[in-house]
Amino acid sequence: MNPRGQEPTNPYRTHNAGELRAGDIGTRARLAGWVHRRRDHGGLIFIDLRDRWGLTQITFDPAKSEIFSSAEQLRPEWSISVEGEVIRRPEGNENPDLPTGEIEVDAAELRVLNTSETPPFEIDRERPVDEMLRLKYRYLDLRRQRMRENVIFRHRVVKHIRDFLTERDFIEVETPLLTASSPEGARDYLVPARLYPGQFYALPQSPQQFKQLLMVAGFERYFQIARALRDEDQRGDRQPEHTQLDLEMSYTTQGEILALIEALYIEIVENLTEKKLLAKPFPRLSYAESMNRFGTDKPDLRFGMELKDVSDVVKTSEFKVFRGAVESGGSVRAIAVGDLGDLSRREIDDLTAVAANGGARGLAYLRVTEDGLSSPIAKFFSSEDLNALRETTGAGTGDYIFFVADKDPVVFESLNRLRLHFRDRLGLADPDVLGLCWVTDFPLFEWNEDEKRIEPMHHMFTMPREEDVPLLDSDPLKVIGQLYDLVANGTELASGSIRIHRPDLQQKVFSTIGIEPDEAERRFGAMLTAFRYGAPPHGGIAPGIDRLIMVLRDEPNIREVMAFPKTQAARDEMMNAPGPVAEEQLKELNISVRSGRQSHSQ
RNA sequence: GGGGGCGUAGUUCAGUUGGUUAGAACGCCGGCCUGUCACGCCGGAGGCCGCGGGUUCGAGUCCCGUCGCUCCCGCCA
Repeated sequence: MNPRGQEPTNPYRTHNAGELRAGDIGTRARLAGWVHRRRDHGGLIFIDLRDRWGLTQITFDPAKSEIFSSAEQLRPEWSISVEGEVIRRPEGNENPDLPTGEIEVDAAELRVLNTSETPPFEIDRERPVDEMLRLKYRYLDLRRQRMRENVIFRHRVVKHIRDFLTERDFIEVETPLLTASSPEGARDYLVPARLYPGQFYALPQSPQQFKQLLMVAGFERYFQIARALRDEDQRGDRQPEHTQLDLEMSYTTQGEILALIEALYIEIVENLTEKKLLAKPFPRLSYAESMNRFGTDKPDLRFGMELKDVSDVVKTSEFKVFRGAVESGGSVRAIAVGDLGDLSRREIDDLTAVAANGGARGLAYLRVTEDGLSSPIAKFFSSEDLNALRETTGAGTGDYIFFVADKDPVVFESLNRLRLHFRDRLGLADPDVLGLCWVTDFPLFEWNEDEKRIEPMHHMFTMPREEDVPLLDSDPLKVIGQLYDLVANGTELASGSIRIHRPDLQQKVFSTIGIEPDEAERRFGAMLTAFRYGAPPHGGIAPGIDRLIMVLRDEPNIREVMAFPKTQAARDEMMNAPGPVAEEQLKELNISVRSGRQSHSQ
């Protein structure tokens, strides 16, 4: 095959629609594709022929009467093949916006390969279209520039990942789609097992156990572009199935994994995008530092407005709300915000609502004026305290200082939401910049207040920091795990850890979170047994591919970077899935359907 | 499971205080046009105003219900 196009004997095309240039003038070319646009001048017809690679203008000359009359019939999205001489466009008629804009093909032969009905939406322009219509006719939506570019870009990123890792001695191994129910917290998608009435396979939430077993198996460096499936409700960045780069290494360290992934991401950004990196190497923040400075473990580093702890200043004040929060073990923290002008009562209420979404019961504020600090709460503070507040928060004249007083998690979440609100409202973050950073040293466990028990923060195979192992017995919530997240502009892009490789330590972690030995044996027997056969130290990471593409392409929604996504209600409107199946099939599977909604096909 | 937004021509939208014949742009169809590239000009067709009920002399508009799409919370390591 000719790398520039097709074999010379290909009946449809000799070239693609994006490659002809001035250097091809005088040669004969055959192109195939869709009628993108038609400009019929009566005595002269222009067709923009479109394929995956681009657009080429075809001209039809009325002197060639029989082909001209067929050209008059052409309509958008007809599939055609055209042969003719590549000619230079007349002086002054070049199109500088088109790579092929210096030339055109003077049609000598026209074959209509297939006609087309009028599409339900216009393929040739980028105006918004109702998403259900796009999903129902996804094959037409994918013809449009935005989706075509996203799908092709995604391929290039994945290809880069495969090359990068292959060069470094990684091998790609496929792991099963039909497997056992996972230890992860999400609801499984289940598949009935015909040969075992009443039993089910589960679709994997991640290949976690398999990749660790591949380390026990001695492959040392594994990766997979893997599908992960979770039966949970959708979000703008969550789909029932998503793709992750699943990666695992033996005899490795956290530092080595971070360096590897950092190098990969820098290459992807610098080679495949126009984005600028905020910092290189990526900043590294501990979980505690990230929470203290930004109120979140997914910080957007592209702008400041960091949280300031003013607990020490206000704990002796007359303001009971502040003093009480500190006295009961919480804190009072603040952010300073400029460029807001004079906020109306209504605007303050709106900001209070933003903070309330994070759990705050109120939002106090001070305004820095020429004469000092003005606020409904200023009277509770001495002038020294007011000065200290202004200095601690770094607020300048005209700035507002917003305070949240509560338990730390509420303070953090509320101020984080306010900070992101101001980011969007004031345009503080440069959309062309990628603020990639690592967040490390997460607690191994967290307290689940609803279920009154300890849960793993990441997953239950994470290695504690060596010096913290004794704390597993005495104070497990203090244990720091060898855990790390890659974050970009406030979005988590990857999450990984060094794993436990010794059965005794794994068993101890299981019992810390309340999994008794017999349950552990039943659910993770293969892993625990495998670890008894000289399992090597190992660790890995799982970057999400969809979210990466979203961030790199500035897409607001995960569906825009997937060829065939589902709706928010987890339906495939094109294939009409899920749907009922034949009674025969159910019978074979020993399944009887009690009730429930019938398919609502339309 | 809960909350917000949306649903009007093929598409994207407008539609006043509830008022008699529901509009625009693009697309589509027909005609004219030999250098356009979002071609241009002229003409035309096209509407279960998501669906069901209610209020009213009268409903695209108000009320109730319902369905669908979407965003968020819960949920999701």
